[in-house]
Amino acid sequence: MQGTEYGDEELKQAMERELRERLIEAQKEGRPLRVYAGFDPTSSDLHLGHTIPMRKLRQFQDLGHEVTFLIGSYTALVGDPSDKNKARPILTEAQVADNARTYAEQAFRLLDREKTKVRYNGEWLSKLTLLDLIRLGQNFTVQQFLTRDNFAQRLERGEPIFLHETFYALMQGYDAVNMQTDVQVGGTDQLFNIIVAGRKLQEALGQKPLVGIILGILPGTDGVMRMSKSTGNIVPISTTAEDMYGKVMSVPDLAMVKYMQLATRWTPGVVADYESKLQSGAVHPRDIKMALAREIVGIFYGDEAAAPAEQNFISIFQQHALPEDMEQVTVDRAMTITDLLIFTHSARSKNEARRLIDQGGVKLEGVTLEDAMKLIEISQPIVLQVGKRKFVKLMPK
RNA sequence: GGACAGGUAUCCAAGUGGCCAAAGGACGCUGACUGUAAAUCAGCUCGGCGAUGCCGUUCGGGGGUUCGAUUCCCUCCCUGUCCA
Repeated sequence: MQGTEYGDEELKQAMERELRERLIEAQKEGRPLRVYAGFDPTSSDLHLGHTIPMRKLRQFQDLGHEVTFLIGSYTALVGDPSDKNKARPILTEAQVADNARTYAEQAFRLLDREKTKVRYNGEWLSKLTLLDLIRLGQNFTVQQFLTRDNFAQRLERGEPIFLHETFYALMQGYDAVNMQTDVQVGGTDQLFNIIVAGRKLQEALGQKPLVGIILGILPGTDGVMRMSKSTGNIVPISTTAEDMYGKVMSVPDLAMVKYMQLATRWTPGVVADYESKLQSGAVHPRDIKMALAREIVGIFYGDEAAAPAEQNFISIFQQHALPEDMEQVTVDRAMTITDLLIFTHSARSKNEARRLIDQGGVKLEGVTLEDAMKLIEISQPIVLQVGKRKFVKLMPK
């Protein structure tokens, strides 16, 4: 149960016990456990944070259990109030459908395509009638919702809590019922939805309540805030091995242990070993982080791709060499440096280009440029560098 | 339905007739130091201009008062809180 966080020792023990019982029971009945985790397609890209529960699913999968990757096509329409202290903007059906399309595909970087069931909760949620919804609601009191941390805080601050936000938990609970779930995996933000809504609803409808596996939340590349696209601190799944390696290297030291616990294949023993080396200063934190970056890249791109990604990183950022392959832009006429920055999409406006030049952030073939008005003509391939990490190779016509 | 509060740049937030392209944060960007870490320091952060200044656009929408409006008036739209 590495990486789990229940925030309550009793709950943790109860869940461990129930999981053990459930395993024995399933074995007697000669069936695998039905395990699922839900993902709301609120953006088009999955990121490393999403993969934490996915990796847990994979473990169950490898142990022979039945895993469902549930796409929250319907819950996404409501917006989970869990992970924000504010109500979420509501997505249109078209946006959700669009995002959902790419989700499963990205998920197969981690899950076994052959063994994974992909389902959409719109399958059953769209069929619920108003009466059905009322009946579901009869199993809960308003007080239960109000004690939920996220609602309680907003209530305290006098911030709005929209009625539809309370539906979210009901919907998710109904997912669990509909799939006759044995085990549900999710982040700590899902504690209420899983433990309160899911279990209670299953019990009310005559099912055995599910076992919740509640995982810690992965911080983003800023090291503090939850990884989320809107915060702009994600490590995307659909990227290159080099980029992923670099993104992991930019994670602050403080967040490394979390990453090791949640995002690697390492055993608790290995993690503990790194942690103690980190604390005692026996190993340079940078080297541990490099091992971490190798590991994470290895998960997504294969271990054989991790080494070149690391080499690339070392040569560019530690030895300040130029990247192997950079974007090439053909420049067919002489232009000023400001225009060149616009032309290569290195600056959004001329004012921005001028600022970059004034600040000494623009280099041509390694030489810092000072005169924004200087006319540049390209007669042979030449490297334009803007800031620390933007490189463009300018080609003559 | 009633009372009240509010809508300012990516976000939070000051500004209540000219000194406001709009204080201060946050985020971001550039440079220094480094391990593309953190912390720290310096600078930048609407657009255009051969320019230490000029021009354009901007403070929910529209209209008005004024030499001049983010600031005053009218109107519309939107949001929240409380009471019922």
